Order: sequence, then C-alpha cells, then structure tokens
Amino acid sequence: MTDRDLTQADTVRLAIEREIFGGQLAPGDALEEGRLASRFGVSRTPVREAITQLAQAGLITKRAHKRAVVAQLDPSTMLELFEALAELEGAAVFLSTSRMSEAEKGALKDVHEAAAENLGNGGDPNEYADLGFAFHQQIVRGCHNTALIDTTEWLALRVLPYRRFQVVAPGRLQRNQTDHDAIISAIFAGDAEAAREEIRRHTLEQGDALMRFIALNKTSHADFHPNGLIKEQPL
Amino acid sequence: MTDRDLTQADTVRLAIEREIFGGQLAPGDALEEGRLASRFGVSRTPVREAITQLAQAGLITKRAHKRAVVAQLDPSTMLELFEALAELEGAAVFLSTSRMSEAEKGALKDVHEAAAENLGNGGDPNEYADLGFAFHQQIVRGCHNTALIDTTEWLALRVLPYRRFQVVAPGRLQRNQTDHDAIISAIFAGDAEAAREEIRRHTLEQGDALMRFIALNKTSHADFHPNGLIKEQPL
DNA sequence: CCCTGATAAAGTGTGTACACTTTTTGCGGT
DNA sequence: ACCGCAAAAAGTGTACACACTTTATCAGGG
Repeated sequence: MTDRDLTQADTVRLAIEREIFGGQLAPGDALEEGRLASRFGVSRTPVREAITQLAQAGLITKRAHKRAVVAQLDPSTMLELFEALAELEGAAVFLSTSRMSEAEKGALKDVHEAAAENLGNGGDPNEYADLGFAFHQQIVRGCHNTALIDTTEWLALRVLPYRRFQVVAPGRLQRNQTDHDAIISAIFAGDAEAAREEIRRHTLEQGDALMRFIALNKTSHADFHPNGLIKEQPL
Repeated sequence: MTDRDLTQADTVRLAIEREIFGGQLAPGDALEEGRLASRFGVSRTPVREAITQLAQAGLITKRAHKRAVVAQLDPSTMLELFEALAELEGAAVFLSTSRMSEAEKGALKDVHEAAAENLGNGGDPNEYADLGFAFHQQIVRGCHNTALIDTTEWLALRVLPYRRFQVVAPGRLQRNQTDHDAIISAIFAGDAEAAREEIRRHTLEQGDALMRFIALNKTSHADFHPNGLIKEQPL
C-alpha cells in the first residue's frame, strides 16, 4: 500500500498532465485517443477516462465528436482567469496572514530569499519561475482551508501552461521580486487587508504582462512550442 | 440541431445531478454503474463517464474498485466549503458593486422583494430557498467574470444538497432576509468593501447554522432522506 | 483554377465481454 | 453464539468491436 492504488486511467491522466505542464503538449495541440492509447500501451478506454477528467478540470477542451485539444485561452479568457485568481489568492492571503504558523512563515521567507539569491546571481530563469510558483503556493496553503486551497490551485494550474512564456518577458522578474517583498512584509506585519491588496494587484499585473507578451509575440502558438528552449518542469 | 448535441453520457450526468439536487439521491447513497445503466436504458460505458465527471466536480466521491458514493461532507469539510464560498462571493460582490448594469441591479431587487413577499405571506419555504439561491446567483453573475462565476457556482453546488435541510431550521429565514437587506443596500450605495464584508459574514453564518442544525438532528443521514417532505427542485 | 459534392479515411461514442478486486455469504471450528 | 476463513457473488477496470459523426480526399463542372 506504499505506492498508491493507481488505476491505468490515473496513470495516463498524470502523464498527460505532466506533458502539458512540461510543454511537450502546447495549448491548441490535439489529443487523439487511439494515438495516446498505443503510445501508453493501453486501450482507448482508460485514455478516454483520463481525457474526460482533464476536460472537467479545464485543462483540455472537448466537444462531442470532436477531437480533444489542450485548452487554448484567448486573451480575454486569460485575463478573466487571472482576475479570478487574483481574487482567490487575495482571499487566501487574507486568511493566511492570521493563520500561518511560525514554521510556515519561515518556509515562506526561505523560498523568497532563495528566489532573491537566484535573481541576484543571474540564475536559471526557469528555476526562478518555480520558486515564484512555490511562493504563491506557500501563501495559499497557509490559509488552512482545503476547499479554498484546491480551488485556487486549480485555477493556477489552468494558467500554468502559459507562465513559461513569462520568464522571458523583459523586466518581469525584478518587478516580481519587488511585489513579493511587499506581500511578505504585509504578512509579517499582520496586515491582512494590505496583504490582500498587494497580492491582488501583483497577480493582476502578472496576468496583464503575460497576456500582452503573448499577444505581441504571437503569430501562431507553434512559435513557442518547440521543446528544448524549456527545461523539464517538476510539476 | 435545435436541441443541443448531447451525448448519452451527458444525459445521464444531468439526470444524476438532478437527482442529487432534488434529494432523490442523498449524500452517502451509493451509485452502482450497472443499476444506473439499466435504469437509464444505456450501457455502463456512458454511465461510467458521467460518474467520472461528477466525481471530478466533487459531487460524488470515487476510489479505485470501490462503489461511487454521493459526496458526504463531514462538518469540518462543510465549514471549510462555506468559508471558501464566503470568500468567493465576497470577491464577486466586490467586483459586482461597480460592474452590475442598472438592469441587473433591478433584477436583483426584484428577486429580493419577491423573497420578502414570500416571507411576509408565509409562503412555501422551498420557494423562498430558491429565491435565496437566485439572489446569490444574481450577485455573483454581476461580476461579469466567467472564471470567477463558474468557480463560485461550482462551490455553491457542492453544498446545495445540504441547503434543503436549512429551510426547516427555526428563525433562519427572517435572519436571512435581514442580511440580504444589508447586502443590497451596500451594493446600491456603491460601497464595495462593505458589500464584501456583509456577504462574507452572511454566508459564513449560513454555513454555521446549517452545520449546527445537521449536527443536532443527525443520528443517521437517512432521517432526512425520504422523499415527499421536499418538493422537486427546478435546478 | 477554384468551387462543390460524393466518397473514403479517421475518430469519437457506445455496447459487450472478461479479468481482477472487493464484498458478501456461508460453513466449520472453538 | 461467535469468530475466522474460504468460496461465491457483486462490482469495477479494461479491452475490443462496431455504429455514427466528423474530417480529409478527390473527381468533375463552372
């Protein structure tokens, strides 16, 4: 019972998720059941189930009798997503400010400082992105409300496939770090309302910048697709 | 093509949803694939797909090789759910206050007054509950952010099967109406922050009262189950 | 050359069969 | 009676077959 009782459908779902988050499958790519089935060495049935679940999670879109495709977000949808995410993270940090244990605050600070160091040393931008994700995650989880955490992370996951584009947007990283400074200060000062406002503004801007960047550089999505630019992401 | 292109899996899913929301299927009830298949006159495959989707939506729980069960929320989970819902509705109303059109505000007021009338005339409590649900829905949709709306309604749906217990809790309805008064006032006054606080407190209290009521009257869930007490709900 | 429509290919939706897991049943020992 | 334990029953997970829908291919007419 050490390794969980995974069904094949679960295995396939996890594999597809990893490929989406890892960039091997880019937004807009089609998922063909038979192809995936033979690739993973199973029948279409578990593949179908995996796809259904991913569709329900919003990571892929699926219409009757049409091929399933990796969810492709148009700018306005993405903006809405980021706005909603900003509100949710705001709600979470509002609670987290009074609920995080000292240990959790310490861990948050550690992540933040690791990010600062990475930025100062001109480290790997992908690694910095991971740290940024961890920063947000740490805050959200600090609210100790599973429903809110799951909901927030679920939204965050939907935009995750796009975040990889951001790491190359000029000037974003430094700005990001400054924002995080302000957020962490508000939390340590115990000012929940300020923390809420800071993270709201921060996430909104992040989405805005990302959307603009994609809109600018986009002739077709395929421009970003080729692997190699981007290193494997640990999920 | 007038009626949408529903697959059988969709039909089954909708039917099960209706039975859950309508109370024919109570939290804790088991869903057996074969049984449902023959009942709906289809094979197990579409039933299975429907169940997968409902599980992903959190309406039912499912573990490998175990029967699927209508989601049963223990008090602490339910409290978390309501807390999260309170935050989401708070976020929504915060945006709605400045974004609702005059027409939307008018519709909201209409619903509110219909509820007041129902309450004054000692009308059907179930009808009042529906109006209350519509009130919240109207507010949430006023934020004009699909992602936030969907997320909030998704959470609201998860606790909906339990709300039917509330309509019989003593004194709740009057209190509910007073809260709604305060919320609508804040919205019409354009005070987004006040509206947020009002609806947060309101939804939290609602969950609290509901939880207490269930905890008190519960020996087993079946006590509430029998149909007949509760009239069909329109979804 | 570009449409248009027929036809073939590809792909999804569903029925059915069967292996494997879980749950229930029933029997013998204590 | 009460356990345990083995065998049967019930139920889920997966493979595979086939019908129906969509998409791609291609021939003929403008």
